[in-house]
Amino acid sequence: MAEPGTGPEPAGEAPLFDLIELFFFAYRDFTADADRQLEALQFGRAHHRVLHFVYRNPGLTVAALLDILKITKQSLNRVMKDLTDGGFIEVRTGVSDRRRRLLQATPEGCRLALDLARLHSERFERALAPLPDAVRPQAVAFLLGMIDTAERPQVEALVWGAPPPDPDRPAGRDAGPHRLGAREQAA
Amino acid sequence: MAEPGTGPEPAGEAPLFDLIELFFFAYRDFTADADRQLEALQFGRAHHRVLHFVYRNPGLTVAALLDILKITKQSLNRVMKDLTDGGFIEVRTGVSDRRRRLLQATPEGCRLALDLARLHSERFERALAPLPDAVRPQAVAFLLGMIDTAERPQVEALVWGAPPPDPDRPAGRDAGPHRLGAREQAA
DNA sequence: GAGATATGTCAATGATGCTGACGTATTTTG
DNA sequence: CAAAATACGTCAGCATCATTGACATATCTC
Repeated sequence: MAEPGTGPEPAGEAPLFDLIELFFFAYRDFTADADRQLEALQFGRAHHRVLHFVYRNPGLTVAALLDILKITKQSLNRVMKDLTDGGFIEVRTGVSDRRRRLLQATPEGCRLALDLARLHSERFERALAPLPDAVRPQAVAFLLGMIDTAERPQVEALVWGAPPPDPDRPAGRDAGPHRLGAREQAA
Repeated sequence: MAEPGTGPEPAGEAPLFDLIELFFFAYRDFTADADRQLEALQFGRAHHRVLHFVYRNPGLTVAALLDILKITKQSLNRVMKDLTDGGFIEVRTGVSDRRRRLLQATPEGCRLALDLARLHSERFERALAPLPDAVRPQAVAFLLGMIDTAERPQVEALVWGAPPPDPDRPAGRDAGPHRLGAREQAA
């Protein structure tokens, strides 16, 4: 249809093999940066994900975190124990609802999360440096478009809902405005 | 430097949280498409990766495949057995070097690989549809830039080295030009 | 013939996910 | 107030996908 005279197309258009494969390799190298750093602490990728989202959403509840990561509480608790034992994440009891556990990165946890985020950032910066400035917002739009439509509102709230906390401020008080509607003050 | 008067920056620039998190969520949803399809066949993501790269590089040797996937032969053989037993991948003995095993997708394997690739393609097409046409090559450049510099030549050869095979042609003969220097005729 | 190479296999282990079943504390509801 | 729902934690078992280490076999190269 688009290319007359090329003969019958057996089963639709040719797949975008370049994007498929580049996405696979890009993600693998992207994660490898942090993996090397985490190895020294005996942490895995799961620990990193938990720490990252807790760092980015201080006061997050367990249920909200499970919803972000889409894993079970059994899977979460295994790595959460390592993170709390290691002093990277602090758990407090909610005030308005004492059943809730409010999660927060300790100053040490903030430092680690920030270090790892910078590693990832540097890779993005290296990738974007040789390209026109306009590519950065286009990359954001492209990646957002890759996310399930149903998930997009939640992801947008998560990504642009609030500025990151300051690792030097002792991990208490309100470390930022509400995001996800999952935060409250701790005791 | 770039923003005078904003006060001291404690430890470098703020990370690109948006790209970091969008990349995470985008990859997760990207892989979820194929995962659902593979579940019916009792295959996992590892089976998919193996089938995909064998489909894309007919005549690939085991060593070359291990180098692409960066896994051990023990990990590979577990899923390879499932794929050969299921009639998705065919293994032949090399001619010029009979130690080598030349891997090739069967017609059934080609169909499955192509179906899964199209699933992934559709997600890319949905993501790119609302964006300017210029974004597609920029997305390619961006993703390529995310890959380790040392790996880039190999990835480029893998991605743009040869056209994909035709699933209707019986899986024999030379199904395309050499790529990676890893292919040869089978007995 | 010796040694390197390509591959396959056995055994054990680790990381990360899952389901199902309970238990406990706390809040909400009737 | 009692019952039900909610938030969380835990125990037990299982699946997938990766690892390391050791060893066997076939084949090629020198």
